Amino acid sequence: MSKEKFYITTAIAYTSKIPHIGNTYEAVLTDAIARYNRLLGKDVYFLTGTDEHGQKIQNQAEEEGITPQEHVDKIADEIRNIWDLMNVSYDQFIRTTDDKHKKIVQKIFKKLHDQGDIYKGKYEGHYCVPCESFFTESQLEEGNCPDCGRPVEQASEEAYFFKLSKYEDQLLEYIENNDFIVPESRKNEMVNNFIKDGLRDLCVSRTSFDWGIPVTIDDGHVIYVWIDALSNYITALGYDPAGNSDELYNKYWPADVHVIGKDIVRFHTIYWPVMLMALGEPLPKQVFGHPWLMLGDGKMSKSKGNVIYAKDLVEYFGVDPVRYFLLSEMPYDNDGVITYEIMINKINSDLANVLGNLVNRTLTMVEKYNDGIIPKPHEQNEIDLDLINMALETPKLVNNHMSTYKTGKALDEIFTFLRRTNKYIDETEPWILGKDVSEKERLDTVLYNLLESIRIASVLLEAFIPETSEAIQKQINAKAITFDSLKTFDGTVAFDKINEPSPLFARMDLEEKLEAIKAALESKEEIVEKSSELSDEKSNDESVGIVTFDEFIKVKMKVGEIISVEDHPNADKLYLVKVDLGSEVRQVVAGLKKHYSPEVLMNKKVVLVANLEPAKLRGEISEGMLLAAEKNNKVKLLTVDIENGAEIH
RNA sequence: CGCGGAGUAGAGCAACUGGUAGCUCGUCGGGCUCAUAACCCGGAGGUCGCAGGUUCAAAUCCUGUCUCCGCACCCA
Repeated sequence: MSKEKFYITTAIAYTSKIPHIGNTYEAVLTDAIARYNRLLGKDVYFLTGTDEHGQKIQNQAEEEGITPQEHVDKIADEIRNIWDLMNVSYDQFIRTTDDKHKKIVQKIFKKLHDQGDIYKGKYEGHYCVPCESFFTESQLEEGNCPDCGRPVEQASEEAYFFKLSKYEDQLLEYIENNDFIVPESRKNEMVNNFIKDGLRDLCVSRTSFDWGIPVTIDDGHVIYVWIDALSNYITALGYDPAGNSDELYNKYWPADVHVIGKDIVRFHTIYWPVMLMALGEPLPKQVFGHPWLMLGDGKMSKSKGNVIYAKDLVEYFGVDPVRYFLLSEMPYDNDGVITYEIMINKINSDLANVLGNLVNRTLTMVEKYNDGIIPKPHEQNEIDLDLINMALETPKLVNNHMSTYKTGKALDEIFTFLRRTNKYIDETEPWILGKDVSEKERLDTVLYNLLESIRIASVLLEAFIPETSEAIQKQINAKAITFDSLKTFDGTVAFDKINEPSPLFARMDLEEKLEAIKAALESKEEIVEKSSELSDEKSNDESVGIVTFDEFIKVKMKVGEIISVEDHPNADKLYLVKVDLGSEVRQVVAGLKKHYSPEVLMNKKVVLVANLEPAKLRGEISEGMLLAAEKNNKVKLLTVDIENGAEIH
C-alpha cells in the first residue's frame, strides 16, 4: 500500500528585501503543517522558495550598484538561511531565476499563446516616468504615484493579455463547490469582489523593465509576475507543457494546499486556477490564506521602520520559543499581534512554567525516588484513568484542529493536557508516597503515568517545536515516538533509565528581558543608521541635510483657525479643512481622518504653511499644509494660542 | 446604502442548532514543596456595544443604531 501523498507550498518570498517575522511566519506555519502530515505518515513534499523578478528588484539592485542577479542571490541566500534557522523542513527551495524554471515558464507562455488564451493588446493606465511603473486609478495616492508621490501621466504600452474571462464560469463552479478557499471569509471576498463582477483579462507581460523571463516570441517583452511566479508550484516538480512531465510532477501534483498570505489570495484563487485550466492540468485542492502578524501599533512594514526580524527574535528567545509563539498566538482568520512583552509572557507561562517545569519536576522525582529508573505501573485508580483518558483523547482533538490548519487551537489542546498533568502531581502527591515504603507500587504507577503523559505530549509537539520535542524525548528516554504510539498509554519502557534532566526553557524576567532587547536594538539601529546614510543620498532628489537661513525664511507659516471640516468626496483618508487666517480663508486637503474626528478639529488654532504651492489632491484644491508631528503612526497637529493670521518665525 | 466580519470580566479569546456566562494571562488570598518565585486550590472582577422586538426563557433569533476591522489597489 503506497502512502498518501501531500504536496504543500508556501508562497515564494519576494527578494526585494530581507523578510521580516511576518514573512517568516508563513514558512513556519507551513512547516508545522508539513511536519504534522509527515507524522501522520503521509508522503509529504514541501516546496518553498523565492520570487526574484520584477521592477522593484531591478530598482533595488541599481540603488545598490549591483546587478539584479547579484542582488537576488544575496537575498535568496538570506531567506534560505532564515528558513533553515527556523527549522523549516522544506524539500525543495525553488528560485524563479533557476534555469529550469525559466525554460518551463517560457514554454507555458508559448503554449497559452499558441492556443489563443494569450493575445497581444495595449496596456493603458497612469504612468510614472521616474518609477517606470503603471498604476491604476485606484492605486494612485492623491492623484500621484504611490511610490514616489510625483504626478503621473496617461500612457499605454503593448502587452500580452490572458483571457481570464473565458474560464470564469468554470472557475466559479470550482470555487463554489469545493473547500478550495479557506478560511471561508476569503472565499466570499473573492466571489463577491471579483468573480461576480466579471473577470477582466490579465496583463501578463511588460516592456517597461527587463529583469524578468523574456517572452520568446516577442523581443522586448518580459513575462510579468503572474505566470512567472505562480507557475513555480509546477515547474519545481518538473511540469512539461508538452506532456513529458517528470515523475515528481505526476506523483505530487495537484497541490494539497498552497499556504499564502491573505493579500495574494486573489492571485492564487483566480489567476492560478485559470492558468491551470488553460493548461489542462488539475487544480490545487486548497488555498489557505493566513492572516498577518501585526506589531503592537500597527502593520509591520519596512517604510514604517517598525520591523521585527526572525533572526533577532531567535537571538533573544531561541528558535522553538519563536516558533511556538507564532504558531500558538496567531489566530486563524484575524490578524495576530506581536510585541516583545506578549512574547515574553507567553513563553514564560506556557513553555517555561507549564511544559518545562512539568518535565523537570517529573524527572527530578524519578531521579530522587527511583534512582532514575523508569518504574513499572501497577493498578490504575480513578484519578489515573482520568489522566490517561485525556492523554488518549488529546491526539484526536489536535488532529481535528490540524486538519483545518488551526495550529493555535491544536497547541491549546496539548497545553491543556500538560496543565492537567501538572495538576495530577498535586492530586497524587508523589513526594508523600516517596516517604512510605508501603506505597512503592502507587508511586511507581504515578511516576510512570507522568512520564508517559510527557511522552505523548512530546510526540504531539514535534511538528511545532521539533528541537524541544527531541530534547524531551531524550531526557525521558522515549523509544516510542510515532503517532501510532499515541493510541495506547504504554509507550514508555519500564526499567530503562532516564537521562540527565536539564531545564528546557529558562524563565525570563519581563523587565530585565525588555531592557536587554532594547539595548540590543539600539546598538543595531546605530549600525543601520550609519549604513543607510550612504544609501539615502540617491533616494532623495533634494539633499535632506542643511537648509540655509535664506531658504528657511521663504516658508511663510501662519496661525489659523479651523472653521469647517468635511469629508473629501473622493478619498477615504482625507478631509477638506477650511482655515481662517484672519485676512482670508484657505481650503486645505488634510490626511487627518484616521487621527482626528471633525468635531475635535473644529476651532483648533493650527499652523499653516501659507505659501506652499497649491495642489489638487483627488480633485480638490489644497492651498497650504497643516503642520503636524508624527511618531509611531500617531499624528498630532501643532496648535497655538494666538490670533488668527499670526506669523510664525 | 459596494461586499463581509467583529463588538462578552483589566488584556486576549470561547459559549454548535436559545435554558444557571467559560478559558488563558493578569490581580488578590490560600495550599504544597517534587519543580524554573514554579505547581495546585479559591476569591474578586462582566447590566454579554446601544435601543427596541420575538419567546415561558436570548450573549445566542429579528429590527434598528453606534464603533472597530477585513476585502474592494499595493504589502506574507
